[in-house]
Amino acid sequence: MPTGQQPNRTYSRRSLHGQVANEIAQRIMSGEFAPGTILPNEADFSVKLKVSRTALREAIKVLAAKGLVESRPKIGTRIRPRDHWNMLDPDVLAWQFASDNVARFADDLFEVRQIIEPAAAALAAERANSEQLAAIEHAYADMEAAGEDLEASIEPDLRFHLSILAATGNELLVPLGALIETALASSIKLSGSEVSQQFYALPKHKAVLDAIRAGDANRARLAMRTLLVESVEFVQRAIEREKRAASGA
Amino acid sequence: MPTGQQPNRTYSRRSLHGQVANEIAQRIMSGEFAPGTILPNEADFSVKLKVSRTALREAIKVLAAKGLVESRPKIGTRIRPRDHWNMLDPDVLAWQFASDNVARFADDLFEVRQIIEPAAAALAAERANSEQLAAIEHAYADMEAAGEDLEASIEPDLRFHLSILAATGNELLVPLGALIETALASSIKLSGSEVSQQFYALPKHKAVLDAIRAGDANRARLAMRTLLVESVEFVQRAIEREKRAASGA
DNA sequence: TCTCGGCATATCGTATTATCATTAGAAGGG
DNA sequence: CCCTTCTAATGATAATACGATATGCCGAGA
Repeated sequence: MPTGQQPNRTYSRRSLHGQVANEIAQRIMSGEFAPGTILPNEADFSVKLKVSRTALREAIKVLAAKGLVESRPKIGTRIRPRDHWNMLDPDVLAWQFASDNVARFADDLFEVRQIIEPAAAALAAERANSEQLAAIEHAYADMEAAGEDLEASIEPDLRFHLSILAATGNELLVPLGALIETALASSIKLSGSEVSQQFYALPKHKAVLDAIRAGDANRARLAMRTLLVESVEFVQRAIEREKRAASGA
Repeated sequence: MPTGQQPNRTYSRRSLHGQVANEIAQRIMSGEFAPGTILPNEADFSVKLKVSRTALREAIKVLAAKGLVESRPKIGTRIRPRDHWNMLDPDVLAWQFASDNVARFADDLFEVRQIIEPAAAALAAERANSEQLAAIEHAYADMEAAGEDLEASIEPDLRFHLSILAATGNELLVPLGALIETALASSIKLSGSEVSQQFYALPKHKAVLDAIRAGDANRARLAMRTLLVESVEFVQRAIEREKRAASGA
């Protein structure tokens, strides 16, 4: 099990209650605490975790805020069913990725990406102001500059997609995209450093950029769609390779 | 201003820390605590709010989990910039709606809806199993049964859209539906009980249902698109009416 | 005998208070 | 100018009291 460096949490992972929340969340994701079950009462659980009761409580408040658990007097703290979890919360998503069935989740993720990003590219083509356009162009330039260095390509590539989301001016698309991209980053990191270059197909990115620059919404939509088809296929291959390696070993 | 009963929180609104979290969140949304500012230290603030320091701390943990604030020793608790907020969190969304610029936010929301739901309808047409299809049909039947009673129509209408999301089998699309739900509920509440019937245009819903039942992805996509266009226009009119009434008074 | 309804109680989370540890900005001295 | 020390804030623990409510006991009625 990868002793995760998880991506940017919203709460400090330094703090004790953050660590505890993390610990419990991972146990929930792993299935040790399944939905419907009730975790040990605060007194017992806190001594088991070797933290104060207060720290445990604060951790539970964090989990409750993300929809993972629900506390009621006399009942205890119950794990809520999966469909009540805030799957769109970056932390919940990260926990999900840290454990178990990455592949299944990755499919869902790419599907959402296929829905969101082409539409976002179209909106960006219609609305991007000069500043936002410059951000996209800058990201693309950095991708070009990174060249063969794949490790260095990841960051500007991500930034390319995020700045397109940002250029839509839609405050809900931005975090949605951010979610997708960070998840993507996790899965790339997960699938190892051996990354095929075609993933960073520059020409396809350029096509998107050009369409947005030209203000051609439809062309931007189509260009983004083809770009994604390619990258989806790539990551799926990577994940499958990963899976095979894991089962083969 | 409506002294909100907000929709289903993920944390208990009965608990004291929940109330405090709510209170602080609303003050943040209202601009009383702007991003970047630091709220009073725990000792002072807790006496000001007439709760214990512990209760305040737990409330802050909830807000921190949603990305609204960030606490650091010696610094205090700072309101994070808007783009760090978990806008996709149902509570954050509800708070947003409860205050200030509803109109602007509503636009963003419906835009996302326009992107997501037609695609979801298409996926549902391809994948819905009999059970999921039955859920959609049942929701539609309830809409028909509600007839003229607008209040009674709201719930099945929502359920109609949510069950379509669910039928995609995509675990990320489902929570997006929850977002839409809270948004819709808020905006309906906002626009008052005087609701035009055309909003619940049954034939348009039926068209979506039929397409999904027939497994025709493209027709489902288009039917959902036209359905949304209408409802978006309706709510926008309602909001504008609201705005005009507010400024006129 | 079995079922139902009320009532006591043990068991949870909830909330307060007090106290100490830790951190990091700020001030002051070398 | 750098380094140390001070200090004000959150972080964390512990002890205690409270309130609510599932649970189960017990008795009345069928």
